[in-house]
Amino acid sequence: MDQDTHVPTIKDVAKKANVSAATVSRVLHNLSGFSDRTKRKVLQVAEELGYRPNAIARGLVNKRTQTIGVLFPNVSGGFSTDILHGMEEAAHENGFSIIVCNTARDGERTMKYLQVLREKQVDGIIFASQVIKDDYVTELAAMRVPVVLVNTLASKDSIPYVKVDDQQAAYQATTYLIQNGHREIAMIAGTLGDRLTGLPRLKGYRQALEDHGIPFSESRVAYGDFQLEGGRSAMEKLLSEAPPFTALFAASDEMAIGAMGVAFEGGIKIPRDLSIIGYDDLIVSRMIYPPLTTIHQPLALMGRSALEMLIALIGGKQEVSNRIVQHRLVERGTVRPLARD
Amino acid sequence: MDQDTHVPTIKDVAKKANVSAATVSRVLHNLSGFSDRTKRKVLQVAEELGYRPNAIARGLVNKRTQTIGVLFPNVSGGFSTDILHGMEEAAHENGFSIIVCNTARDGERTMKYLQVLREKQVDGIIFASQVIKDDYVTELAAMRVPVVLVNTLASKDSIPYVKVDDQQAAYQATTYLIQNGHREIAMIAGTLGDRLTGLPRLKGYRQALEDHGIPFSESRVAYGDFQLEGGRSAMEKLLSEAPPFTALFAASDEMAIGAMGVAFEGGIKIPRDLSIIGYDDLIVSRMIYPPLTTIHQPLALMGRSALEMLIALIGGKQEVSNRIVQHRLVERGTVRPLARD
DNA sequence: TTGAAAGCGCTAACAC
DNA sequence: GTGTTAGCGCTTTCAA
Repeated sequence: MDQDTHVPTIKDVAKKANVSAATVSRVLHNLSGFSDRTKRKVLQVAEELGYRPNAIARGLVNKRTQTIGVLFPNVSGGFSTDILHGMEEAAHENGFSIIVCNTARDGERTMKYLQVLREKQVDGIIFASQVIKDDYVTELAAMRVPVVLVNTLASKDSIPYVKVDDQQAAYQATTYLIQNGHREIAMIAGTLGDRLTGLPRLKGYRQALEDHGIPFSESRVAYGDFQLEGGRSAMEKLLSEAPPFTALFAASDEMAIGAMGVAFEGGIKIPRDLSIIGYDDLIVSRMIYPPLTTIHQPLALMGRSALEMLIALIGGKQEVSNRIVQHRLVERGTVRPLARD
Repeated sequence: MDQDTHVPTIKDVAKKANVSAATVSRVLHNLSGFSDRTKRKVLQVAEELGYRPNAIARGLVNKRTQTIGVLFPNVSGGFSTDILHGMEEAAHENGFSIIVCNTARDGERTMKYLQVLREKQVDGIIFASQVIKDDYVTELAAMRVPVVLVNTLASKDSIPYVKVDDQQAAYQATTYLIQNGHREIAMIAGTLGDRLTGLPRLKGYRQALEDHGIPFSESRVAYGDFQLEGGRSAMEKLLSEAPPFTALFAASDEMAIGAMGVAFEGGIKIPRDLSIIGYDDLIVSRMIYPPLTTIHQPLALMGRSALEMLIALIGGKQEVSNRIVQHRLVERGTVRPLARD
């Protein structure tokens, strides 16, 4: 019905305003070199015609798309979501758009996405909390666009990142439990193979135990995948197989929440019978009951930071420094001091 | 250092393979009209050079970007997240990319996004759970791209949508409470002004009460914004101002969870002292304790559906029919039958 | 079976 | 101040 009416281009504006396309372009970009009169005329005609520049055409000539690709291991889950939120905000402020990709922790899928992003000529890429395989690095290099990592590291530290100091944070979480009188402390760690965020947290836990003269016992550690379900099964395992424990450190809030559910179902009261500390501080963590004591990561801020680093890189900055953001322990309702014997 | 090496274009491939760019294009698209020998040659050279087609250039020619824009009122929050997940999945399967936009329920911001999406020549747009203002409709019309709605409606039903029957679902939720012996039932409704998902749920609640001979009392209704914080304040208001109630229907799981937190803090045990039923069935809802009894909406499926409808429309389909997806009540741990007097 | 040429909508020299 | 020209990388007639 109105399919016939044609979408106005810069030429249409030029013609109707009796100027050249170049002049229209100048006016629209507020460059120098046109009289006030032409400016008004052009603007008015553009308005009349309902003209909107075509970013695709523009992108073709200046090789910039103002678009960046972001890869997450799982878009659902409060974790990715909070980070995405910060990124989206920063992107919008800086005139960029974000293409989201859900890699589902799958290598092939990730490669596929990387190719799509390459073809779409994104100006830069962000990887969030994902193990960076060598394949990716190769593809990334071929793309010749800047890359920033959130909450993860590349093998040789070769890609700029923003993250917290996982090991130290885990150390602090564990120490907090110890200071509250706990000595029998279990842990639900992240994916076993994950040396980047999984391992450091485990190390921090272990180190804290050792520094306080508490023997580390492998049997008190169960492995999850950072997600709710993983937390649940890990907790079930601990409850049935591990030596008794009075406190638990979960390497993610989702796992902590999953574990809490299992505990409650088993009639274990938190924090009366068991103290739990999480890791992340998702929005939901303060909303559940009892509200979760946890290590706060400024997720939205991390997303924002990463995006800003990336934009700086895109803008020609040669190097940006990695950013270790501050975590902090937030005391809420899931840890109780143990009376000393 | 390697900034000089130039990114290979179709011409480079053509030259090196001793054919024309046209032929390369044909081979790459598997069109007819080339010998097997050229095909092999072209493919091999393309591989050698590490050639990747430029989707921007292609988009300029065929006016298709294989990209769609999705607008959410808030990207964080389990709700949008679950929908996005379904969309992302379907998009990926169909060779589309998704640009996410967080409108923050702000009209101006939404318009701004719409303009960006227009300039970026997205092939279609999805609005998720947002009131559709007339401004948007105008802009959308000017964009000449198909639009699909998830969990919302446009004023004159003029835009295809996928959603559940809110009123009926709310009716069912409320009836369930009544069937469990509750007669003093409060509600935390959605945004007051929102006639699209807010109002129908309120109506369903009200209708259920009336159909069972229970007088509706405005004082037992508080309004939230579908989010956690809104649920908290609404609950505080109900607790302090409303006549006593034994059951609560919250128009979103987030609000239900927020309300549960407030209840617990006030020493109110759920479901012993108060029964709660939510609406959405977020992933987290089954993980908290007690697990939330709620109205299940197939969020990921709805996202997927919407995306598939949109792709059909983009593909030239003239019309798609609206889709009312099935909700269902899932009984978990937050509602208890009230002993009859 | 293949190539030449035009053009998608825009920008960026380079003229005048 | 402003227009002309060329060209970004690709697809698509139209000829050959």
